[in-house]
Amino acid sequence: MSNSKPVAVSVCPNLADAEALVKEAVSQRKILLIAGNCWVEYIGRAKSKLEPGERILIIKEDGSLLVHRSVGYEPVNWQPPGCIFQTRLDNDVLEIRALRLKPQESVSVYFNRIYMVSMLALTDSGEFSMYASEEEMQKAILVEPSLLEENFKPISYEKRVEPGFVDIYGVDSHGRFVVVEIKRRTASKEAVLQLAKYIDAIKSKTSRQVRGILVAPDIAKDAQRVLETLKLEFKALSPKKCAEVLKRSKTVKLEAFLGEKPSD
Amino acid sequence: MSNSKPVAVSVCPNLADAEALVKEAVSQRKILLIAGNCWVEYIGRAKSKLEPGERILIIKEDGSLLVHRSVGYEPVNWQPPGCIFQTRLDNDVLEIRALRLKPQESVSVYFNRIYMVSMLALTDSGEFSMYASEEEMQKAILVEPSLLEENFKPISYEKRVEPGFVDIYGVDSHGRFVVVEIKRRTASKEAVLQLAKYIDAIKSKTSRQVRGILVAPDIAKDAQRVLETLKLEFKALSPKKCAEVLKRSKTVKLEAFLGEKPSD
DNA sequence: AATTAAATTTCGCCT
DNA sequence: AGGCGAAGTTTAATT
Repeated sequence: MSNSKPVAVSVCPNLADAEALVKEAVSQRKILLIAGNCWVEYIGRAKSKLEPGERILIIKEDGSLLVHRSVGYEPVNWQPPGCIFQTRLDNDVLEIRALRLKPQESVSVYFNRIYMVSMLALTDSGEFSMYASEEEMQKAILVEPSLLEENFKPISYEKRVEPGFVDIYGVDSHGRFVVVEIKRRTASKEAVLQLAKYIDAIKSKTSRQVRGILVAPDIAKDAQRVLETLKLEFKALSPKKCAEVLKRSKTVKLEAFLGEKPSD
Repeated sequence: MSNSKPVAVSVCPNLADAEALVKEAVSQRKILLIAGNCWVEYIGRAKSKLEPGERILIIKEDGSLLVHRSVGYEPVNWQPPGCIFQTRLDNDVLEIRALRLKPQESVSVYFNRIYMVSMLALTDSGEFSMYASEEEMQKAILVEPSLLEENFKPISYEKRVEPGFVDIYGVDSHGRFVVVEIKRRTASKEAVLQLAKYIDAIKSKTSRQVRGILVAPDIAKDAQRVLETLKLEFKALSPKKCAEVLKRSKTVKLEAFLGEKPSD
């Protein structure tokens, strides 16, 4: 158990030592892992009781709590971030209680045997990014232009215009130019204004009519107002729908997905 | 690290030892906890990437996987039960991959430093029960009879009749008897038949009209058909709504909620 | 098996 | 701060 490492482990501590570790972890905002025999009571928006068994308790530095059984993706009991923790050692039972004030609810975990306590000081600034997104939606519309509207014909994508790059550029069934701006999330006012800029830039270079279509799973109310004022259009389209279209068109093979076989 | 205890802990193992432990845990259906520096990629219904940082990886005996950051109630990456696991040690990086076939998706966790590996054989047969339930719903209707319908007047509860106990018994605004059967979950055919039995028993003892109302958050389609055939009624009411009513009526004090103050 | 509905949903964005 | 909608939602129940 070295000090330079961000982990301290106690195997089978007695309950008094375990309680001290819990208090230390909570006060020092460290992550706590406990494996042991416990029962759990929850009272709040609903009520629940979990009869004794061996489980894993996790308390995170933001004051969230998780009780995990040996099976199941979801915690059997939990408490979101921001809890207040109390501990009590009474009659050979260690109670760890997580209180939340809004809404008023509490989870109490009662341990009578503890197999392991770990205290972890983890450093994590890594960025998390989801991306099944604009790029995939763009590809989907290029593969299947009717996702936008019937008889839409793409001309180019990522086309350079004055303020930046237009996601998709094409013509509609009446020969009008169409500028498409894609968002993977609910479109905001900013998205509408971004599209408007592209439209303005292109209108200044042609006498033909130019339509602007904002593509997103949804559009915010205020964005809708701006959109109407600027005579732009909105087309609802979800990343999931796009993914389905791409999947159909690609017919990804299982072998390609599985890749080269690792050692196990 | 005793054999009689259901836990084996390795502090700062090298990656090769860690890989061996992962394989052992997966093949022996034990729970695995790993704390270390890792990055994560997810490809499936969507895609995501998590840049390097120190996190906790949990693999359960049912083949589910969780990656938890130091904050947040939810896992940053996960995989539901039933995954196939692969490991590969390559260039001082240990890859742990969880594959799911339906839908086709995978999570790969790449470790370059591992602070702790725990292998746990947890025994857990304790029952979990949620209950904000029939009893509370009954109390709520007694406290606030308009939850059932306007001008309903309860006469008694848990009244003994031939086949068992009627949840609530009362009269409506027209002086008709009302028999109430409460279920905290979607009402099934069986619940309807149960109510019908009570109605029959009571009708045999009175010449007055008797209504039967089934109270539940929802009713199954087939139950609905039986209900209509038997000229009984359904009133949608959720345990949560009842809990809110009870909360309002009780005006639970903060002190009572907090209870006696534990040591911390 | 597929569809639908609920969840101690949580989370994020909008009003 | 409250409300509405989405989620790699998951999970359970029903068709």
